Amino acid sequence: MPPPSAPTPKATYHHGDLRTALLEAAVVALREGGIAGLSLRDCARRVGVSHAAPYRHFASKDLLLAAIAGQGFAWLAAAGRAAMAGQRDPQARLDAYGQAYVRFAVAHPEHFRVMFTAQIADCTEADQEVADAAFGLLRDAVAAVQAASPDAAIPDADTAAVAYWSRPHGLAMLLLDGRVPPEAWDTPQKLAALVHAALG
Amino acid sequence: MPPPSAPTPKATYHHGDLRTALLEAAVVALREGGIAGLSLRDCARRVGVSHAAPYRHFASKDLLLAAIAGQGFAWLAAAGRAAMAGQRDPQARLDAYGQAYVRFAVAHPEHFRVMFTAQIADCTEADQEVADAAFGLLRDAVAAVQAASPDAAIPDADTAAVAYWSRPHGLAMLLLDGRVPPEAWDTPQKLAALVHAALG
DNA sequence: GCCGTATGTTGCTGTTGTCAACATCTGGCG
DNA sequence: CGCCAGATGTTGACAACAGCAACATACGGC
Repeated sequence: MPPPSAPTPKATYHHGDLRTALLEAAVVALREGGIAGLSLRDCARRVGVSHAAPYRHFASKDLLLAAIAGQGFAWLAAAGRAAMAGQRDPQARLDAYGQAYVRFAVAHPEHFRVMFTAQIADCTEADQEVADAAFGLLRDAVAAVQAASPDAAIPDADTAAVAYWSRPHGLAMLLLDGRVPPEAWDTPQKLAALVHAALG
Repeated sequence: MPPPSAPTPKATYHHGDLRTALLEAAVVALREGGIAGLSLRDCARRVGVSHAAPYRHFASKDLLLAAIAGQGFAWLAAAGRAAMAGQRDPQARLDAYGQAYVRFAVAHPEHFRVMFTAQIADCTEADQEVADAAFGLLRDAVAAVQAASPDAAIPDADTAAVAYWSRPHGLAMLLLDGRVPPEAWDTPQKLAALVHAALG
């Protein structure tokens, strides 16, 4: 019988849901040591499992990161949809997406950083799809605004979408990289004002 | 004396300018394998030097990256200053900075990625200073615009600076991460139009 | 009750970051 | 000119890591 004093008593040989547990452990590890400090063996140790067990669920370290990225994109799209659901005006919907975008980044910094650091080539097709879905959501919102107010200043819908996306994305990156003093966004109000200013 | 980057087949025991050579080799390695693929030993091998030689110039791998980041911030500030020098109108100066910002990121993707990925805590004070200088340049340009047109909509100068900074920064990140199809920015004209749209 | 398969373990190889001890060169000082 | 101190480069070592292979165990269908 295994030593009964372990934090996870290791009652069973099989873990039960190792994949999920590894993803959660990886996020904690990312929070503590950043992407460079992440190691599969450390994740395995945190979960109380041998150093090669993760390979039954992730073919490589990069694919673990890709899975985290995919999860993040799914959450981001869900957050964006939820935020837009409360708005009717196209412009208001777009701004709601931008606010949700930055709020997501601040709430899940590890996910966000992995989402935009992992090399896309290494991603699964499924992960690629959820990422594209999150962007498609924004492109549609931008297109709706363009349709509502025919400025004709920006003809290309994709260009307009990228241009708008740049704003919350850049702000989120600057916040996460510590380029903005924390006291400038330590309350939801301050953060919302900052996002509002960035969205323009 | 041959220039340091000449193919010296290890004529001398000492390299001559190993520090510079290592920085250059690291940038090439970053281009080929990304930050995750960078290794000090590989840099040493590229330069034709033993695996521990880099430690005479960089106390750790992170400090090598910090040095690259510092170099990048210095270049970025120089590019921004040069771009603004040709403009008199405050708004035009600010837009010139934004254009230069994205052009720098596209021209030096490895530097740019390191600049905004390396943990700031690991940076030398000198590197930190050049980074702050690049941001200060932008804050001054934003303040000049605010002073010229008293909209009073955005009272805080720092908030306005961060808000404006978000735009070129986000666009640069999206371009470098491959989130925008390359054919959308494969000519200077297309790129300038994209930046113009993002700056708003 | 039995067996195929999914899951977890142990052990190995090659690479890396980092340190310590040693070797070599360069510049200044007599 | 000769010599020594410090700067620079080398060799060897250690621990941690990614990833692979062979083996062990448990679950689920028959």
